[in-house]
Amino acid sequence: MAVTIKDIAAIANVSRGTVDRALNNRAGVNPDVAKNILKIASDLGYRPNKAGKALAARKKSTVIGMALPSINNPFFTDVISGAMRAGQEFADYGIKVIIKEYKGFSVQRQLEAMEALEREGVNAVCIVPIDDDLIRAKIDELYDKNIPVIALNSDLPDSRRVCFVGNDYEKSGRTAAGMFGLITGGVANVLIVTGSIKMLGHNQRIHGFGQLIKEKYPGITIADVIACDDDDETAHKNVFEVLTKNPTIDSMYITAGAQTGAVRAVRESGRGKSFPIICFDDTKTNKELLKNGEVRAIICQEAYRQGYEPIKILFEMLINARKPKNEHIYTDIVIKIPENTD
Amino acid sequence: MAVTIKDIAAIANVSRGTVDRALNNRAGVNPDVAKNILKIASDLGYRPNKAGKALAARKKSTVIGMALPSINNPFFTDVISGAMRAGQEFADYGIKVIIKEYKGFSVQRQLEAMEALEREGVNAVCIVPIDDDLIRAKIDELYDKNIPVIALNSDLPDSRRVCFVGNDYEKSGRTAAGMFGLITGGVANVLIVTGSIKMLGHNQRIHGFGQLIKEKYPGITIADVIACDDDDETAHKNVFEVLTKNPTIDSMYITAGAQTGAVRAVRESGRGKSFPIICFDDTKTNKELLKNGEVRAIICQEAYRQGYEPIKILFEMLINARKPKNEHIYTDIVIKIPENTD
DNA sequence: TTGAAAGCGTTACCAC
DNA sequence: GTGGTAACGCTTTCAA
Repeated sequence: MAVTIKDIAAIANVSRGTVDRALNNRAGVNPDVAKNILKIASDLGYRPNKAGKALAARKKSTVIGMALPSINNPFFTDVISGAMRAGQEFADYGIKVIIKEYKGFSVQRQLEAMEALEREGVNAVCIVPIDDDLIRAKIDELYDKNIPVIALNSDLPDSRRVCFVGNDYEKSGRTAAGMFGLITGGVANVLIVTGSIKMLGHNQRIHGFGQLIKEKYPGITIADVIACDDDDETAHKNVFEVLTKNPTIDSMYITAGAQTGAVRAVRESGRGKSFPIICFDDTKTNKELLKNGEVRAIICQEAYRQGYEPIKILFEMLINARKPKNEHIYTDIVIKIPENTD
Repeated sequence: MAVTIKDIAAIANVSRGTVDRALNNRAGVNPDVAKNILKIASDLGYRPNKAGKALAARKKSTVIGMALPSINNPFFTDVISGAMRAGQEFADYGIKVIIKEYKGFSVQRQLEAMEALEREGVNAVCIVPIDDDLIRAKIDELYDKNIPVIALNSDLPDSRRVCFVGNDYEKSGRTAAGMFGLITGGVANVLIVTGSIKMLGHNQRIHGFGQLIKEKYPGITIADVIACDDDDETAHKNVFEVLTKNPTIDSMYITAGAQTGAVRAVRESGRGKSFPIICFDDTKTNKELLKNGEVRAIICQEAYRQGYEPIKILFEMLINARKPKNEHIYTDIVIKIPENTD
């Protein structure tokens, strides 16, 4: 039978209340008594019971807020599913999840969303942090107010966020290059289409890709890198132009959104099906492009888990007072081809 | 605030004990009273609180037994990790997991393992069922004794197992073929190495592979199918023989164990690195073959989750009385190439 | 600084 | 067939 607070109280000759206070570093315990209790607890290998904690925690409500730039961004559909699922699973243990959606990657809107959550009295926050000092400052401010923040999908290392849940973009770029090598037999002249050269994640995907072909597939050359701001029209226009100008381009690597526009440009430029394309994230439209053969493979990043895991971690922190073991929780890099896609 | 048993008791003008009996279909409740209670509960949208249930369940211990043919079979390493992890996570909610390991796919040994678990008084069982009527009968017998059984990794449809957690082998065969098509450019003469033609999963992997190349890659032909009983020596010998006899074979598809032996035969037959090989499961040795370039891709089946998920499902059944929504819980078909492998 | 007791939601046991 | 009560492990409040 596992050790309980009662057992410790009996051995230490104090009440359960005192043991609770000592174990949770609450104020108002004689230091000597506290030390003794802590020693007994550790000797006996005491592990607090989650069900008991959860039941007691139910009296006060604990709220986790998640702010997402998910409006008009299909990537976040699965993130939201994951977060909502976690919310349901942990509802009985006293936690509630609220999701605040906003549009686009704007520091201002992200700050507003965080402040709105704060006003609603959340006990913890999850965000997709923009690399900006105002965001950093806000995270640190919440930290001081005892509101832990988790970064998902994109990290913000020099802040006091508890941890990061998401992909290693460098590695996903390498994986894309690995697939490229396999598909092209190691010989290609590739056009890289990226979102913005200001986005760290996009750049890492390009860098990882470049590194790997240098090491392993020297026969693959990069014809050009063009940005398209995740906008389909821009992508279509720019890609079409470059493809027309440069007939030696025989394949494409898309690191960000606007896949539909870029792919349409390939089609209209007269390139046939023997024009390998690899892109990221298994959104609905990307899966369609994969299914109809216009895209050869998609590299995905477990979006669902990026919603589920942060909630689970915060639940453990808030209810069970357990910090995550690792500061980086990397989601898997998942390769999708038509045959393993629904 | 959520609805509790107490609320229902107050409205129905009965005691909490009676509500509990009615909600859990226990004996000794006036049918009319029970009907009324059930109606109130459903009207109010009552959902039992897991933490409360768990705490109450702690008084009696609930044990889940898992029997695995894991001795000398590296595939099950991750399955065991998953099951043990789930065991830790749910320990506080009153469940305990015991794993019984045995060696090889033998009906006799599997029956013995199940009976041993039964003797230890388990409340539920997870197995990798062999397709045999004795096993079927045992599962049904346990069902009658109110001991639910979950099939993992391999299904046994005509039995009373609660559900199946594992891969769709047909689909993983198709996925292997899809990768084969991408890697070979759709032209190859492939040697298929399988474990046993009596193993349903192995055959499905062959069948799915065959179907897909027929539909999508008619330029791929199957040179031969040889069995090797998951034994490295046998695989080495047979593969070497066939490769020597048939110089047109230019690639290999391994559906089962004994990858090391088969790959060694390829090496010794003088085929170089331009001899694509695809196999299954990310065991330690397979990952090494992948890393050193002898295998191009591995198709995996989330072994960890095949251990974790059955325990989670049984926990929900035993503690929270919630059946799984689906009879088939398919784990993802995961493609590993060197770049997305640790 | 500490103890005693009530309470979180559910279940089990003992009376009636 | 039903009610009352104690119990699971933990937290919190009130009183001392």
